Amino acid sequence: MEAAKRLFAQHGYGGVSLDTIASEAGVSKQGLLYYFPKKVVLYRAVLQNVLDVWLDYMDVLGHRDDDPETALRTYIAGKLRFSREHPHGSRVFASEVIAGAPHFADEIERRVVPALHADEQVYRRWVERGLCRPMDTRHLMVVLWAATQAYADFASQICLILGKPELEQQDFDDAEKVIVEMVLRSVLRNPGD
Amino acid sequence: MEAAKRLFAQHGYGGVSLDTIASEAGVSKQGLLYYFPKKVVLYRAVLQNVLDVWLDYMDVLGHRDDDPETALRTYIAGKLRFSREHPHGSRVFASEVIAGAPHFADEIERRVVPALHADEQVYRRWVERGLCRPMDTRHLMVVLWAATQAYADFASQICLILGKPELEQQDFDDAEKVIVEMVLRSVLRNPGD
DNA sequence: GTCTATATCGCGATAGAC
DNA sequence: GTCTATCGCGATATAGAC
Repeated sequence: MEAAKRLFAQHGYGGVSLDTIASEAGVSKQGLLYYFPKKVVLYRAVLQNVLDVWLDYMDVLGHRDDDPETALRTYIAGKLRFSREHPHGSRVFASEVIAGAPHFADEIERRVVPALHADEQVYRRWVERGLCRPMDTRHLMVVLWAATQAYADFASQICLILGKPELEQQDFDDAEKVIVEMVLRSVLRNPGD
Repeated sequence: MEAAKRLFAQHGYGGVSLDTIASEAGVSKQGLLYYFPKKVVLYRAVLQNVLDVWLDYMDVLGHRDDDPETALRTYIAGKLRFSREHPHGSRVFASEVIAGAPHFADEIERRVVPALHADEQVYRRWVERGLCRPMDTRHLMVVLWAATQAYADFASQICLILGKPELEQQDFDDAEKVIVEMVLRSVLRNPGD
């Protein structure tokens, strides 16, 4: 599964063979096909696994009664930590979405959309309580999610921009600082620092 | 070229055959191979074309003496317009970057990185003149670019979130409003509205 | 430049022994 | 469950007539 995740991320669904995945995982192609009878079954299993982990990192905003600043800081940190710790998973998922979600739209509808709607609800309650400015929460979530995910999906380009071979913890810390600052300044009624 | 762009975006480099591209373009596979002797040559030609158009939309920030607010508004609007008008191009490019830029790192280094560095310079001058807060410009540009590009690359997921079959102009206008607000509130010393 | 024909290979998937 | 063997197909790429 981990081998498949990495290879799908690197070469895309159609760009990698079962032979390559199997040998990378230390099994035979037939052994692989015994557990995953079709290539697409393996692919969906990888995506399910990614989604499981992703949602674990995400549901921070919805399940706390923190004040907006703390909740948003935690949320952004969690999303960036996912990008840092599961870059391949993020990339497989991103590739699938870029392709138009041909093999996973049903699960996105079933699991991702409700999670984001729950986050929107939390934000709306903050607005009602006068803690946050009224904003288009759907697009706010899109921006938040795009900004944090970029550090996994587009790492190769960010590396070229930063002039280094790979992203380090410091880069994620810097990114977190910028994103947190942008979000807090735009949503809080009385930005702190 | 347009057919190849759309198909590479939809299925990835390894997920589409020359036969499919050729028939979609109304030529024979051999006719295609006459002009692009290798598949990877066609692919790179597509990426070059995307990059040409992309840079046209991007160099707005660097080539004007506008005040920061006007320049940033124009820049964000331009990036979103690219996402709106060239979604397939954006997706091909994103796929290549997600894969680690195996076929295009040299051109990104040569053309994209300098463009972004120029934008950084513009921002630094604004800071020196006291017009903007000091920020990590590299990450600011990453966030800006990720947020705007998401409306092309991840359109399928955003559609699921918004509950509609495809993005309309109104959605891009809403996104622009949110992104502009976020950016201006965080970089300007005296945000207007 | 465009066509027919074809070489050569690797792909996903299956069959059946053990 | 794992192995060897193999099917059938479609892929990139080339050769050569016209």
